[in-house]
Amino acid sequence: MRRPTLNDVAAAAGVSAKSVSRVINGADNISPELRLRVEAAVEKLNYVPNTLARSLKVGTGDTIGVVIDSISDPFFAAVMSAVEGAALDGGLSTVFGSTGSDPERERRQVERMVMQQVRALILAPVPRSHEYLRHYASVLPIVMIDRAVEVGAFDTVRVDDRAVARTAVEHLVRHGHRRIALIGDDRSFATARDRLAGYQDVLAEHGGELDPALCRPTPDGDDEAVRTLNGLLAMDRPPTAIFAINQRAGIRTAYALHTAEYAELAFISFGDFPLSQSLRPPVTYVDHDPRAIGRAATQQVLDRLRGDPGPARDIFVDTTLVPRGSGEITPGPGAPGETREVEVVS
Amino acid sequence: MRRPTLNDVAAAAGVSAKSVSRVINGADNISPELRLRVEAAVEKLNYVPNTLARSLKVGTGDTIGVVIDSISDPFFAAVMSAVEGAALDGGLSTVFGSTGSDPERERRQVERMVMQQVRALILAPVPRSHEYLRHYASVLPIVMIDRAVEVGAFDTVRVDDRAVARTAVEHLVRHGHRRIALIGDDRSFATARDRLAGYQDVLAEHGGELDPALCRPTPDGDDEAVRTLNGLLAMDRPPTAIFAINQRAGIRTAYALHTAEYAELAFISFGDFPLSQSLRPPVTYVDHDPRAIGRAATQQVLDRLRGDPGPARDIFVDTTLVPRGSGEITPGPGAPGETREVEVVS
DNA sequence: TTGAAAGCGCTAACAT
DNA sequence: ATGTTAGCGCTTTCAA
Repeated sequence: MRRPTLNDVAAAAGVSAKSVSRVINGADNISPELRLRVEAAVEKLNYVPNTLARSLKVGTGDTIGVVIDSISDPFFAAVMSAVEGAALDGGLSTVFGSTGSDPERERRQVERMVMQQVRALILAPVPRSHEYLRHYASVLPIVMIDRAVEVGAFDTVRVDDRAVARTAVEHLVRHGHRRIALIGDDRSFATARDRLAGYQDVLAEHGGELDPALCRPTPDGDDEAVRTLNGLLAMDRPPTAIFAINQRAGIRTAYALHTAEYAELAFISFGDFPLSQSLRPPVTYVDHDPRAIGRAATQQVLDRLRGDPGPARDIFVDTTLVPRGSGEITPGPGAPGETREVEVVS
Repeated sequence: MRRPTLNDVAAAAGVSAKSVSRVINGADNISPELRLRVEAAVEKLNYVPNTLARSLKVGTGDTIGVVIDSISDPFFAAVMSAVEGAALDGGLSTVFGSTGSDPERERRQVERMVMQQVRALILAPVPRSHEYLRHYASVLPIVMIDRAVEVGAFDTVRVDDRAVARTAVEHLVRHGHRRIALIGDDRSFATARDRLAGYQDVLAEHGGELDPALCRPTPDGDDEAVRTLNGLLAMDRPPTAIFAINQRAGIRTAYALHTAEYAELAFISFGDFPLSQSLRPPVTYVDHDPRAIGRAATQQVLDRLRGDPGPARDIFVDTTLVPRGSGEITPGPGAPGETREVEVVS
């Protein structure tokens, strides 16, 4: 029941421990005869090397840690998947921990990983002060993803939220919209603030309407999404288009639009989601590309581990707007609020 | 740049290493005066304990490993999320590795985790022989999830696939269907075979039609899903209902049904998916409940770690059928294959 | 209540 | 080409 150790193997093969170590690590200067004896003993005892002991001796582990909101969020799941793949190529394994957006839990997860001697940390920071990370930053590379906190202090991989929001809103303006609702407003997230800023930029430049009542937070569930939509439509002058600035807001807004059969509102989502293409009309989106973020973050980690010094980098990954129908609806002649046949766009 | 060790703290505080160890692990017999001195030194040096060294000495780590197909599969993401939460409650952290359904990669991931001294393993086995796991099973608990291989040799947590498929197909039969297509056929997965068997059971019992041409594999993408659907509808006597026996098949079939505007076919999916509720009609499903599987598997792991001996357990988690519209469509008077207006179900 | 010594499984440095 | 010695950071005896 006790796992055999390298010494057990050495004893069984009648050689020194170091020789076994050499065989296992594929050193070159080994007589074939000895190698065979050792391999036989390994086989016989079912020996499995102990990475912990190895890391302790060598002074460095072979894992990188990733701390995210939740692994069941498709965005972060895709990030993780990309990190795992890229890290594996670099010979590293991946551990993750989720924060549930709780700053205290984030701290505990980070500390746990440092205790586990991760070589580096990729972190989607919960928005609030990250003073405590400074300590750790002196001892291992830390790369922030998705949300920007203390850019300049930490490497950061993200989209240019303001620019992407501009792209989306300009698209709507170009299709004739001037009253555009924004769903997902949350001033406590820098990401959300930047997107809001991009939205306001465009409206200011093109004579759109900067009505604060058009900006709503992310609905807390499907029912609340419907209430939010109804609230917008009950306004004196309802919006003719909706811009959802995060994936959750996008999914719920899509639900509300279809439940209420108000799909004639133009709609763009920041972040694609499953089946967005099967809705009628299919949803126009600007996407994050979580895999690109994961890959870029891992690449940055590997660079740092290879000794790249240099100041903190602020890395932007590309995004694109994918027109699929919902974002190309023009303000109809019928006042918003009237129910009409849902248009089928192939 | 080098991380401070327990000895550094001891030197800084002018006490023995063991005293520092005691403070850190919250031993009870410590003079407050000493405790304060140590805590001050810890603070000053930014000391973080080294879990690796601790594990090496204690002889046992504090992580459990989970090996799954892919973390970007929503099903496994939800499993992981549940495992992580449940493990954290038990004081354990979680590492994962993905196989991409490659048996060789599964082996490597498992071996890597054993090398990392995980306390236990949760594994969604790639279907093929798992002889090699026997070695490991003698040294750490292994719990299989979702797919059953060598039940009786390993603890297994899964749904009763055959029973669940029966439930779904009986639901369709009760609504008048006798020609029911099955999408997701794959004889190399025991899970898929069992679901197929449940489907055949019901058809045999209720005079349904056992036409092999009605059983199709999981489409490889959206386009192929459309081709599959067209193939079914082009049959002499097309089916009046579709049963998709896995989530991927469900998503793609939903896409095909909506793209082709053949939503008048009854449709039940084994496994819910995002936005299934926003489609018209909303999708009836029988669900897996990945979180229940994750929780049950972790519970079983914790039991084994607490020393529960006993023979391998075969644990079934519940499922339910959720009628939402698509599964309650009756065989229409219009022959399938004719295009009609898509019915809007609120 | 505190400390000293020994050793977990492994490998780097130095022999031979 | 192979073995010996020492020690990674920690905790477990066993003493004081």
